Amino acid sequence: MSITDLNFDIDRNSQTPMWLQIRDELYNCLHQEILRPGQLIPNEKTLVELFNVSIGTVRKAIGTLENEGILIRKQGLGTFVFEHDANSFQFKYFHFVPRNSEETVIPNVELVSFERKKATKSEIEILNLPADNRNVFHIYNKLGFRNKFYIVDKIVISVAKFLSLTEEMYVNRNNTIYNLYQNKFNIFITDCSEKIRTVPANGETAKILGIDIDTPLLRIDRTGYTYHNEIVEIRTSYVHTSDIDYVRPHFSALGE
Amino acid sequence: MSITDLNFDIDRNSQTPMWLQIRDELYNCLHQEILRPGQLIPNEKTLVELFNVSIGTVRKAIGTLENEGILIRKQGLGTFVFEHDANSFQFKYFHFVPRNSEETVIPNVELVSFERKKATKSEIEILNLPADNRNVFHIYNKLGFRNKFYIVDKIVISVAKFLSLTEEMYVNRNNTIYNLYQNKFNIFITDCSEKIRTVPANGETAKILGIDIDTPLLRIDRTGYTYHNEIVEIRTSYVHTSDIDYVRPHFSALGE
DNA sequence: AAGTGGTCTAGACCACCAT
DNA sequence: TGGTGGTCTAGACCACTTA
Repeated sequence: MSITDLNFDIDRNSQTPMWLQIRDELYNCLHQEILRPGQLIPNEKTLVELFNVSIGTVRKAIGTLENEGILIRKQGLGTFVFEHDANSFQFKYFHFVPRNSEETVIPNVELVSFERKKATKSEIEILNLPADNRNVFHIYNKLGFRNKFYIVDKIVISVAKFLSLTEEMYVNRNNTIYNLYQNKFNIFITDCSEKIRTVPANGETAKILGIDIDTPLLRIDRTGYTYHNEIVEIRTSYVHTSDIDYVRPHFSALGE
Repeated sequence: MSITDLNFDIDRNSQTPMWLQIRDELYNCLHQEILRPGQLIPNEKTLVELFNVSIGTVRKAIGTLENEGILIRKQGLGTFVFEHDANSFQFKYFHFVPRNSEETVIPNVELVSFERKKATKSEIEILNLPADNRNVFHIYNKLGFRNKFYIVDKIVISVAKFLSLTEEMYVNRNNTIYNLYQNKFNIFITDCSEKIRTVPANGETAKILGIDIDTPLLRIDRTGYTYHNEIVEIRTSYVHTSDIDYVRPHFSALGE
């Protein structure tokens, strides 16, 4: 199924502007996997014919999706669907830097445990688990750099959505976790939100990080979303901030 | 001095696009106070004449500044310079919500102490203090809601930039701190960045927040910037996260 | 050289807001 | 009703990338 085989019907008299209708049509193509991560989308001239509008309208639609981080335009090459990889992880989803440094660091990630469990009430609710499968994977990782670990990461995802996932598959991925979601399960993380507080380290976390029990840690609760704001991942990070900081950078973002 | 009295010379053969040149000219008008917070800027047709370009080019320049949060377009009314007030504080600069709540809360702010001090080496460097005045204000506030305080906020700003600031003036402001900067000192905070880690509460902070010494707190180091990424404020917040969370929301921001 | 997105034009018409 | 920004057109030409 190619996007160029579809018939789109943009309503010229709608309350919603045509550029937004086109943005939504493209967004749905992404959601329905007619357009896939990394793929080159049709060029602007083709889209003009496909939607039967002028080029400025197409460009506004694409520009919006680019601002959302879903499409990437490359002059001279074409427009591509965003793709999760080591690079995007580091710059969009890894929010730590060594103390007194501005440079991001590529962390080591090491699996601690991989389990399949009955979901809690809260997990059922947040992940909106179906009645016929209320199991979840609990995946614990430790992250760090320079032979030291600072972060314990607990990932909770629904078994229903990641049915064929195995520990072996998880360990043998040769890319980021979000890349695995994207390529093996067609689940594309579009965005996330985070909440932060302090908690004392429990026994297990303390052992993994080589610190005392009750050492104060950052607890970061991250919610991972896919298309249409559907929640697909609950991630809880416990962070020992002896040598690293959580960062929220400022961008003086220019551009369209 | 009105912007319409100026002569702008947009280079049609420059490497930098005309829309970016116009954006930079407008940005400099803001920096030089030719355009002030809250002010209505000339309408698009006037700007077209002023810069001698077509309306699409003007709109792209304004759209960029709108994305940066510096201008606000209101259909039917005009385009205005962004202005710091209670509303913008709550939605752009106050990053806390009560636990298990999504709604933002308007915090109480209460002055703890107001002092004028010799700057430390680090403060001199970060704030880029001039050789002839290396003093800073240290302003401590406590913030909270529902008759309880959760945050101790230390603000460090240069005396050179806020020369006439007094405790009385600070206390009697009837708006946010950034509004005071903007209206009394013509210093406009354009953006900020933050770093977070955990620290144990020291004696003073514990007393102010009514907690035990060494209670784990979030320490948030915020850097406040004005035009051209000049640092004008160092803010350190100590947060007791018993009932509140630091939030980093996700926006599925559409728009231009 | 061919193909892509980026910039820019010179309008037209619409939706919204105040008076 | 008059003025504002929002949408949309149908092009032209430029800058960048790959071959």
